Amino acid sequence: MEEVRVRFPPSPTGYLHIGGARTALFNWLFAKQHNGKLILRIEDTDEERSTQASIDGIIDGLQWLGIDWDEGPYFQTEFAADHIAAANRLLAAGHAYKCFCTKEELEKKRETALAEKKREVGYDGTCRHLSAEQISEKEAQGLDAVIRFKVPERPGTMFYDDEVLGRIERAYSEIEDFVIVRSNGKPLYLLCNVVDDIRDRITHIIRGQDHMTNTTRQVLLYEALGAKLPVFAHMPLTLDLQKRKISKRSHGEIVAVQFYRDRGFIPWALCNFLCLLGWNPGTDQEFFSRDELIEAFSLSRMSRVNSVFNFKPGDPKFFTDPKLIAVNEHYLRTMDLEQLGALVRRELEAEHLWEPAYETSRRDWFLATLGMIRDRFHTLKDFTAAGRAYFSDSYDIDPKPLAKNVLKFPELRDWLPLLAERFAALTDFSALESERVCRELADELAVKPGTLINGMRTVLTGQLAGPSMFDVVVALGQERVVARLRHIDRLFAAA
RNA sequence: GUCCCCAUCGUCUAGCCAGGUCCAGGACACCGGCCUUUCACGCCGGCAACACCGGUUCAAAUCCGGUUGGGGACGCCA
Repeated sequence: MEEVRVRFPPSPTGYLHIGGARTALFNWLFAKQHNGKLILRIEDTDEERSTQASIDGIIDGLQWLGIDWDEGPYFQTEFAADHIAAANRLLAAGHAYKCFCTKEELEKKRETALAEKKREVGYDGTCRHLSAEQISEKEAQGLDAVIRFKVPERPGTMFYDDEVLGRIERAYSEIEDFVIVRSNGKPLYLLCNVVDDIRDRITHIIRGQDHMTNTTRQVLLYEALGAKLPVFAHMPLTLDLQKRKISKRSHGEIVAVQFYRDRGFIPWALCNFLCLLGWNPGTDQEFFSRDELIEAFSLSRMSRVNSVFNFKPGDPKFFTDPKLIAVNEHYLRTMDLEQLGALVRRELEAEHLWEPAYETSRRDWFLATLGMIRDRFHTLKDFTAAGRAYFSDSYDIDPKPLAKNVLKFPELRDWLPLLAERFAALTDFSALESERVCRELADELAVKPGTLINGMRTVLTGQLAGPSMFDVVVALGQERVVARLRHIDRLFAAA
């Protein structure tokens, strides 16, 4: 059986965005499932807009997501000779012709058509029937020419069978003669893309529905070049809440893959979320391991309906799609602790809070602590923010619980140091013992244990809420707990 | 405007191709409850949709037609 070969061909004119990442993901899944190959091809023929920063961003983004490729990255500009050769072949075979109409002339025609008939028009075919004589005459005048593809003059419609949409038909008469080579001799996307796909022996082209009109034209190109047609699969698009196509340009960082890395998302959580946008397994399963997803994936279960990426700029709760946050939370609290540990390590390192002992003598403590605090977290960033007090003595006290749990009870200024001494005296610093001592003291002072406990939590962790207090106390360790409870004057002094 | 694609809860979607088991199922979000010295997690429950009109049929979310609505494309961009 023929080897499955798919490709991801981004144009390096901006960072990798989630729509592109989803396209890459689907191609990757398809390749993996069929033991095929994924080819990464950078389509950099737009010299004015292509940048090295974009190339790096795209590659970084794919690597972070865990989407690996088998060949490439190839750069389209390196194959310029192939593209030109193909154009010349089409010209020689009568499948294309030189067109001397200038941009200005065409622009003018478009404007007039729009004004008079209130409609857009395609190319009118002015140069399509130029005689050899006329052509050499114009060339002798030194006129610039583009090369246009000569759409076959046939009645009826052309068609291709789309793996997700079914048969797509379009009347030949609706397809205008499109440009394949610029007047400066540089071939255009429509041609380059096909030539590269033929050379790379691409068997399946999985891309967005926004390419559908390109596909109809490219199918004609395959035919003219005498190449076998690959299978096409057009995926639904991802839109914003206003139903506009999402783009880096109009939506900013929120659609950039980079944003999710910087905000502490787990790469696979993003993949898992993205694959559910426009595809579903036909069961209620929503969380997939890498291997499960590779096995479950299929083009036939791809949706034909565009999906909305649900976020509301300015709303902290909806800073990105809440479902994406939920998926991330799911992985955060269910994933293997060692794997989580590796991700958290990077966060700690970035904040200079990482200690090598977390990998050796304190490894068990480290993983157990992560297991204890992760239930309340949303992203990896929380480990160094809300969870900072577990890894550092330098942490902020949230003003809200400070007022509510500490400052509201001035007596705590004496009580907590008192508790510190009781803790210091313990030889068995366990959850059970520390709780006993704490309740004992509350009893003696005739206050509710909650007053002591909540004050303690705020002082020890800086947070309003957290895991069971006496588990926290054990995780923090006797020394830290005692020290933090002893020195609370500064909290009251500041207030 | 022309061509192409699409139409189920606020969002992601199942069901549609092979009509009845669907007064439409799951998830997120939201609301309520349980649990809890806190807050989460977890568990239980609730709110909430077949765009509209017509046709076919004993029977339509499902098939057909139309309307409306949405999206995409219409570059010497990719």
